[in-house]
Amino acid sequence: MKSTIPEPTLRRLSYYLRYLERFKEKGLNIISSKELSIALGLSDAQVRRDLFTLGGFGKRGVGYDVSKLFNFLNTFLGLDNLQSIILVGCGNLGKALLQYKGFKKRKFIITHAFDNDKRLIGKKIAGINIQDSKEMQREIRKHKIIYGIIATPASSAQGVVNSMIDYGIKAVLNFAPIKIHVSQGIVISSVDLTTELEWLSFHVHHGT
Amino acid sequence: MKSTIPEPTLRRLSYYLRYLERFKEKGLNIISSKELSIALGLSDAQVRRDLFTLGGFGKRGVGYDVSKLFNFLNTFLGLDNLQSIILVGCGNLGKALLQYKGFKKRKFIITHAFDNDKRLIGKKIAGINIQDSKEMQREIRKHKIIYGIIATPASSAQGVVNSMIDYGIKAVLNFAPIKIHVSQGIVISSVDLTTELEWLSFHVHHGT
DNA sequence: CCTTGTGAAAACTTTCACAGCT
DNA sequence: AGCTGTGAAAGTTTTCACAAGG
Repeated sequence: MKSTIPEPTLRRLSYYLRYLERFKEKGLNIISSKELSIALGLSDAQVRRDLFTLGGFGKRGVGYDVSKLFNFLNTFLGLDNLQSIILVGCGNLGKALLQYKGFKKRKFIITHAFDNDKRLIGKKIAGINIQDSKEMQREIRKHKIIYGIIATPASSAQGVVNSMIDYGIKAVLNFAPIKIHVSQGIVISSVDLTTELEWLSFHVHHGT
Repeated sequence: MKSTIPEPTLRRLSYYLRYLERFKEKGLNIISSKELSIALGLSDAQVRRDLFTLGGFGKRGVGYDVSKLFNFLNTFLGLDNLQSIILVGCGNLGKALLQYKGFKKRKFIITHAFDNDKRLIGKKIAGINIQDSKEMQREIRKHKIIYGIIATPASSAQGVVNSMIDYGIKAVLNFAPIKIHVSQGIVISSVDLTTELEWLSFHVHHGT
């Protein structure tokens, strides 16, 4: 594992993993680059290149071993153990994320939720108690949590992220519609719903 | 408007728009590629290239006219008029999307919501009545809606998208964790939360 | 002197095409 | 015969670097 993996390849890895899991459930042991490419909507050449870059797991004339590849990707992505997440901002989106079942299925679990709205503190959503943001530092340190989700308004997002990072968070998933600046060594990924709609709008108005 | 805009540039346009709006609110009339680049976390060369590709809106020695550029991008992205959206799947995520205020602020509005769960049909979320999915065809045609959001489980997503498109939807925002296949002329964008977490996981485990 | 416009270089990603195993 | 591995070509995006204009 040394030659650097291209970012686009990395982004596809989760999808490979998901489809490999499905193929496994269906009882398939071997899969070809062609079959994978059809499922994922890629070219077969790209699938081969991606898997080749990861180390080359196939057998010529045969294909890829589904379980072997699945296990490799799972470990490679760091998904062998359950990973805890804190969530800050328990408005509509935050609440939905707390209730979202998809995370647990993939070995991520939101264990703590914070807000600074007195009306929300103390409420329980999906079994998780909403705590005062002031408790954040204690909880992050105590449980050595490194993942944080930001579902606050844009105006407070950067400040909350700065605090999180001070307390030990290493990776942030941001839902606030703003560019968050973080220092070296911290990873951040942003999901911006209106940006997606605007991109669709462009294509609709300019004919794909 | 003919030379094809690179996809990555297109993706950045929403962010330019958002920051231009903020600069406008602050009363700034002129902005340099440098200032924009800092706000968006890009290089100044990239900002200049992006804006140059769009047509070149700057004045040498001066910068870019904030209002002019904002208006251009707004129109270019097709955001001059309010655009209606239907939402299918009113589970946790769907409900949160119905309540999400961010859409309206950016000229998108969810006007109809559908589900096929009897327990949800007839309920009202954020002023929108959840209708039986059977009504989808009628509503899409009647109101000539072209945007659809999918917040159903993965297993039914492709089927729902197929129906939507049959009825007239041209652009789909997909939240189901599955690759949706659509025909030429239909635009689709997917938001996949666990994929984002897995990408973070990789970086955490491999040191940025 | 400041900042954009822009051709050209550099960097990166995808695709081609076929050699090489099974 | 079938399918991966892989160097090389093609295609795409970013960055450089400086000319041009206010």
